[in-house]
Amino acid sequence: MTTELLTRQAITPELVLDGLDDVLGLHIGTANTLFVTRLERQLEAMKVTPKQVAILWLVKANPGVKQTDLSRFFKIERPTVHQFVRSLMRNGFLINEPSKLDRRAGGLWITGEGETVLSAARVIIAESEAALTACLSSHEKSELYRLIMKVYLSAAQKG
Amino acid sequence: MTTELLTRQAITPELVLDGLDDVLGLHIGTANTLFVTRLERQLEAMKVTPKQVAILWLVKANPGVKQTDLSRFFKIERPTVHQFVRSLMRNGFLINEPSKLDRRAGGLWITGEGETVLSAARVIIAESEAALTACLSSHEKSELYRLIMKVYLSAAQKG
DNA sequence: TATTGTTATACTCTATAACTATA
DNA sequence: TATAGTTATAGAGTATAACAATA
Repeated sequence: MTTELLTRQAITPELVLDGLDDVLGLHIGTANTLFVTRLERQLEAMKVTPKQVAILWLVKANPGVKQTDLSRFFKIERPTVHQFVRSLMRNGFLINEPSKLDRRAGGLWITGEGETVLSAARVIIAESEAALTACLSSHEKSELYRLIMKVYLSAAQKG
Repeated sequence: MTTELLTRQAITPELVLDGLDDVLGLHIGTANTLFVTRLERQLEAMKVTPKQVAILWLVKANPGVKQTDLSRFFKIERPTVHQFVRSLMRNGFLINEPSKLDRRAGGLWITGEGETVLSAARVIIAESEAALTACLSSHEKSELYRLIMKVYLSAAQKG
């Protein structure tokens, strides 16, 4: 149990925060932006974005997966998924083979080039994750993971 | 100490996740998107976005504040701050009075209309926060807060 | 009618580059 | 030279509306 005081007030002591720093959503948002922005820069050279890597990751693990399934997993709309898929296809990392069982649906497959990029990106992501949680003990790490997941799943359930 | 298993696998059991669900950044990101998207919809009627409310909040607590100070607090670039400020001024929620001491700088002040919107938005944000953490015990709440803050401050320090 | 994918469009948040005015 | 603000532009991620093709 740590009692040290951790606040954003220390960063800009000249500002009166008036309770804004009590808003958990603000900290989750700014922390997220910080990580994502850094990760984007690290992935830039291999022509993928963080979200594109996540899509690539699932396509590799689930050959022939449908866009609808990805939409459900990430809880984003189908046209949003399609935008990532289109970029990945344009760069030759993914191909879309129409299903023979249901000709409405397409099946997504990763290409050789896509696998190469995914492998490299996974290394960068692992490093990024390690750096992100380096300040936490292993118990704190698993607690943060558990609490974020709990909050997310509870919110996702509500619709 | 809870031992129940909380995973995203349960949401889409048909998908093989291959370790993607071990990536903490993914969960922070999707949780954030979920909250922000909801909050945006709730604030839509009063013509402000979540980030605009945060700016309004600090301007009210720090009358005459400079855009540079807001930039430092949020760790975003000056032109990004300016975009929010411009929207808020266009809607009559903020005014920009040039400083007499340093004529490069402007001082931001909230308007009466801005105060009305801020008050209403704070109620919505408080409700949103409560809903977000309703699934957590009070100890879990403060732990999540502490851990996010710790990770954020550690990452922010590194530059 | 319902589902899958697609296209077009728009909005939020963020960044970089280049500029003006002032210190 | 350095700082405050501004303008223009771009890119990532998200959404809604409307459509075609298929079931």
